Amino acid sequence: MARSMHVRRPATLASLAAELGVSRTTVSNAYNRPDQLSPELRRRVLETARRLGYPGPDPVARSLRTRKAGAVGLLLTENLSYAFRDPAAIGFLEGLALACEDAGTGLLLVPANPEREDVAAVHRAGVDGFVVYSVPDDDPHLAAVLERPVPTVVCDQPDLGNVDRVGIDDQAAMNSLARHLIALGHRRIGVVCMRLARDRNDGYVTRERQRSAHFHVQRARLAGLAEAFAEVGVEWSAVPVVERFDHTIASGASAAAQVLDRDPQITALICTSDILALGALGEARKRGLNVPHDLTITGFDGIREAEQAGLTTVRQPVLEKGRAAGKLLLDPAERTRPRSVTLSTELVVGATAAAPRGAVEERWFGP
Amino acid sequence: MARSMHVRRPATLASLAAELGVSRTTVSNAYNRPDQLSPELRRRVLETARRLGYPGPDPVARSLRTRKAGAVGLLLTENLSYAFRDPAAIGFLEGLALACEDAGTGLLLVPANPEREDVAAVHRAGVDGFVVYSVPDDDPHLAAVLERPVPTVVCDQPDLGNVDRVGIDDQAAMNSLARHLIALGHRRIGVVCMRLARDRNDGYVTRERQRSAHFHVQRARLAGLAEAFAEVGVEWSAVPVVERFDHTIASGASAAAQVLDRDPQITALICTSDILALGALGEARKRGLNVPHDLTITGFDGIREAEQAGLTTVRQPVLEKGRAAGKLLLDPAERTRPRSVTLSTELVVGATAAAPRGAVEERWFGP
DNA sequence: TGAAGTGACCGTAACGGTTCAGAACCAATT
DNA sequence: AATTGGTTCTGAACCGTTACGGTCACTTCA
Repeated sequence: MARSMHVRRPATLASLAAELGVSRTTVSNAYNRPDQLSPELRRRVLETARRLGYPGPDPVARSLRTRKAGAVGLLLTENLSYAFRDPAAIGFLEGLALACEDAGTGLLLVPANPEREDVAAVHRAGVDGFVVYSVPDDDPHLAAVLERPVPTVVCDQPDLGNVDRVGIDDQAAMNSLARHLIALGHRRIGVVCMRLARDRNDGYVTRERQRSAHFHVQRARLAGLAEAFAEVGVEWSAVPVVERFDHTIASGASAAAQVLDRDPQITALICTSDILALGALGEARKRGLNVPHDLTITGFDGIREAEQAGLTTVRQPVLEKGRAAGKLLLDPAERTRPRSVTLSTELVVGATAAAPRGAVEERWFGP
Repeated sequence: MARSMHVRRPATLASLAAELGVSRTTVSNAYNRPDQLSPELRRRVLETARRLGYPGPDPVARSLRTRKAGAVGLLLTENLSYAFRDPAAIGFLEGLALACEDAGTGLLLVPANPEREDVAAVHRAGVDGFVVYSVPDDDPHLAAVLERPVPTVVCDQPDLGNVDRVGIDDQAAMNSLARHLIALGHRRIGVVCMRLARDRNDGYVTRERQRSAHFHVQRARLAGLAEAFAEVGVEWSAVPVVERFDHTIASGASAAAQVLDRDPQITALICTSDILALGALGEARKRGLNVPHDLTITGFDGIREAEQAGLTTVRQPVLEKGRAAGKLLLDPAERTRPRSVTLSTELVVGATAAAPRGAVEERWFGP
């Protein structure tokens, strides 16, 4: 009766030890180092634990003492749920999860909603390290992560100099795609890209905004395009580049519409992601344009949906990126100077790119 | 020089307080309750922190003291990466992530590889609660979670009596799908289901194994089928039920092949998931069967790929399931008796189910 | 002028463990 | 008899923080 009046304090290692008349050390050993005590005593400890409802050593207290959390944090800076909607992000997550699993480590998704600039979640995260995936380089969450005294791996970020990095050569990859289109004869192009900064700017992009883009990946891809087309005399500032904040198929479609409305004479529409390209593909179809003969459309990423659509694109190893990031972070090896892993990409020649009609005629009537 | 000889102990709240000549409490307040000290002192504290390289209060120590981890654990018991491959699981994750985000809480993916029965990860997880999603009811990880003294929400599990639950009525949902097929005239059916227990059993399933299946969802769906078909006089033990351990399109195809090879006279193949059904669809196509006229095929889940394929299936609100689980877990409201949320499902009549040829003839020649 | 407030800061006691250097004991060896 | 070695268990320090209940100086008000 009276027993039930006060809240029964939950059992702890100490109370268990007291009950048994042994030291805390011994109880701890019963759980963590069975070889340090006699089997008989261990049995008694575990049995008493069960009787008292002791759930085993508290993970947080243990983490404090051992300085190991057994988890890595992942910073995405999108609404967390975004990660589960974008195929490339999912692939990355899968790779990262694989690496974590191999190491028996948990993966903590850190809520980093870009709207409320609440960095507290980064400070609260009990993790042994961070992986940062594709956030703007001026993101306060990224800054908060870098201040934490734990190892960090950034992915799809510019080289920060003092942390490990995983990525691809976006500029070179996009450059090679551009050269492919140039070889096909394209000179009048339009571009659809993902968001370039934290502010929403659904529309045309100035040269300056391209240069100062805070998303490294987008900046590099645009640079790769500009570089290639400049070489063949295309004046980049005349190339229409349209940006979309939301990374969805619908965004791709509307962006394509915007470009085609103003510049119907373009022969190729280069998108900086497959998702956007799939949207553009839909828009072209809606307009009765024959892809690739009326309009070439290309993407970037190499997601499965793109493959099914026969998209000409650049395939990047998203799963490997995640896995590499995890391995780098969890690798107990010498953590000397910051390491950098650059994975290779592959130009996927699909069915959505072909010589523009003009180029075909040129060849036809040529010498 | 000499300074660099020994490892500089990282700054702590205490060392910072000592340096400043104030109490630890004050430093703590500088971070957590700015209103508790003068702006001037707070400024000094933060500045000194920067100078000493103090990264702010240690999250683990804080968690220990406040008894809040700021994260919820998710137990999946598949290879972690599985979650990122199955559309239904992804939808669940997305919903759960949304709920966590709303609450500013992290989401910890607990590595629970079913192969090595290593429950340690569950013990190590510093979380304020657990969500358990679709694990076998005899899974040791589940048992370990239930022993932890934190609130838990199970999803797609049998009612455990003492923890919150989120799910759908799998039996009723499958029952209504079955009735739909029965109304169409189907009596000779085959079934393809997901794994029923932790052991691999790629092949026919005995009645006993169905009854004792450790995956509640599969057991309930099979029961719903059996129930409906028994009502119209179909002897369930004669119905071929084939199980597949791996939940992939390829598995669905091979399972369909296995059924069709032995029982080519069936008019409908009922799959307990869309993924399996998509595989079956492929196999049917490969065999030159006309779906639905030669063979009716149905799924379960209502994933997007199924919709695109025009699959007749049952749609369940996977995202809502995740969100509901998160809300239940994070809801600060009266945590009285265990709560149970059952979400509704919807029969999706697609293009992969039709009356069997026989039934058409019957009607043709009927009275 | 004395009582009651108020703002700013502090001391102590947890929070629940792990770890490491021994202590105590016993058997076997020298 | 003294030494050695091995097991089994203990004591005390430590991990870094926050909660709680103060103290103390300085208004404010009747």
